[in-house]
Amino acid sequence: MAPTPHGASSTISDVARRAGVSPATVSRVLNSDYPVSAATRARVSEAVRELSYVRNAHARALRATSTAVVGVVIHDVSDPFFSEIVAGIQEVATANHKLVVLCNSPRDLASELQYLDLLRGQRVDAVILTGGAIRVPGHERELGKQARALRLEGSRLILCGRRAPGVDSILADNVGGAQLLGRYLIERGHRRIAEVTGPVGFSTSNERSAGLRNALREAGVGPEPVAVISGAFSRDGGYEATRQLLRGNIAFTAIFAANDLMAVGALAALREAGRAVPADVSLVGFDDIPTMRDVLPGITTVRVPMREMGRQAMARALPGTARRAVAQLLPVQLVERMTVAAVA
Amino acid sequence: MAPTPHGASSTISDVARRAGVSPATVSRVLNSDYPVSAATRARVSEAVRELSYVRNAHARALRATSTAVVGVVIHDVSDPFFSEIVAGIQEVATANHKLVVLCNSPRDLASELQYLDLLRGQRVDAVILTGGAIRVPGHERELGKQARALRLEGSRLILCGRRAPGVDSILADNVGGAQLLGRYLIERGHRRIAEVTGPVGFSTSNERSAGLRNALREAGVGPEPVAVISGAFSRDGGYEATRQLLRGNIAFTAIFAANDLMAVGALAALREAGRAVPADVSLVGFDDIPTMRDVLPGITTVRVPMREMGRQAMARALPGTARRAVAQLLPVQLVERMTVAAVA
DNA sequence: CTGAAAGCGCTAACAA
DNA sequence: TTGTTAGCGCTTTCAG
Repeated sequence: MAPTPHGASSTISDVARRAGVSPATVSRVLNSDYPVSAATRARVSEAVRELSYVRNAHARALRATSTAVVGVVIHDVSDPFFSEIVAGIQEVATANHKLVVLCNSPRDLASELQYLDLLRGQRVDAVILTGGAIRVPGHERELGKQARALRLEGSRLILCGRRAPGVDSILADNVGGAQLLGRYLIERGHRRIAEVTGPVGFSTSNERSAGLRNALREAGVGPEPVAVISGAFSRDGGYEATRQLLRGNIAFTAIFAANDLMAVGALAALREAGRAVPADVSLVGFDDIPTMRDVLPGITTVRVPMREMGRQAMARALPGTARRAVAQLLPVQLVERMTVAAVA
Repeated sequence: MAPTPHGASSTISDVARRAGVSPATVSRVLNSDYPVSAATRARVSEAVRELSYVRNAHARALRATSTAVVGVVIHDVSDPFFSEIVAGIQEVATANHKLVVLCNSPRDLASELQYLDLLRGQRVDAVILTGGAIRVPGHERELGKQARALRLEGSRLILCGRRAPGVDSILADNVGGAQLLGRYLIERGHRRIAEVTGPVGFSTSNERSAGLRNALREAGVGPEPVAVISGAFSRDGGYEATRQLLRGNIAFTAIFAANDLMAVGALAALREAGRAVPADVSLVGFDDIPTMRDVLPGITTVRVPMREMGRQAMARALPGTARRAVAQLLPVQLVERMTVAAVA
């Protein structure tokens, strides 16, 4: 009954002994790509079953060039933005018989680098870094260095949602999308727009802010929003930021939130404060996460193709897709719902 | 500049050569728990940095007993129920310097077993299987067997959200919670309750159905709901099931949905059909996923401590917590919101 | 078609 | 304090 005597897994030699063949032969039937007599094959398979044997992936990895696993670093598992990206990654990973190792690095450069080393130690076939990052010149250089090191090791680095010079990346058009949203508000008469932005210095925050400012500038409304409050990229972050905004006594007719989660938080804060949306205040979000179908009133936003970003990132992680580093920018799309009204 | 000559990672010998010491010495400074002169240590560290060297985790795993990684199998990354559990797992995994490998098995027994083998091959310290499963006697026996095999290998199997004889598990009180919800409806005069349940034969569906039936029976309302429609455990599954229910021309005053996602779908379907909630139809969900704070009208539900389940599951995966298999049942709690009205 | 043997990168005895 | 050596479990020449 017991597969092995004392707390150890059974090995290829155990199987060989039981089947009365050599370890090499067992390896050959396991890899099936080599002529082995049907009888031997059967006896080996039988022994494998009896011992409930599974090959030691580490021993294999030590000889093989590929481990068939890719590492994915995300900022937050329970943020739908990342869930969607991961779903896209998994989709094509599974189709290509790759295992996905997920790591959580809470928007923190140091731990991200640490995970990168860790994954490098696992000899993963590729590392995908998702989401934005604090923009620190030294960090981007470091990423470039890591990308080169991985390349030398036969692996690769892919960025999904951020860029760095010389590194492969899949991006959403954050600037363009924010600009679309800005114009949309301005066309409806909004001039006093407040911005509820994400963490300071974070690339995603920066890009979306820049898009809004572009729209403001091109319409001659002035270069800046009437107020800028930053918060965490979460429902609670948006809620808190909006409460702070409301305490500020600055007049505004619209809120531009850095993402949908924050917009949902803003909505809750506005409701609590007795400000009707969109009658009193207009509101826009960003990303179009799946739950947006079900919050009321439906929040006008910009759709980021999260799942597709994941798919494409994973596609780049596949061996066939070598070539040099390219930044691929995916288009976004305005999703008009019910949280923007025209001002008189 | 190039760390290694030709597409291979640098090894401990490369570092040793560069630092002018033996591989053993390098290993010793890397593991830091052994007396090495400061000068040597410095030279080695320098060489490590220059070569951007990282230890090969597979070579280590081949000697060591622990790999410091745990495997987690979930059904759907973008389902908040699983995201929350994973968040809990990650929380205590990170605190204990464990890496988490996430696998997606789409509610399919065979692929789950396949992942189990795969993870076993990775010599993970533990495997956590999350969510329910189709109840097939053979499968539970198979799980018991796998649990024993893992134990023999010094690893372990933990179930989170389901049970199997002889296997460690963390459970939410699905039956009790559903019974609470059933009573709540009945106390408010509901007699004609329709059930929008999950996949047929799935343990989670079964348990929640059983709880509802308990409530029905104890109140003498009859053993069965007036209608039972099953669908996928998703927003769209709930939506479709509810549309089907509405086509059925069966009178009902309340819908009991198997989880929140399905309840949200039901809400959308009811709205489309012009049925007001709760004026025309009452509705309850299950789980209290985070997004429930933000859907309107707020859906009455039962809170399942998902994150805590993840934490406890991961705690069991830690070495200290050996002992024999125990099924731990976590309490749930009614969350009263606005989707249940009294019937005349 | 099958077996023997070497070696992947690392660590842990054992020597020095 | 440091070096030498053996071996973890597997695959892959090279012989037979």
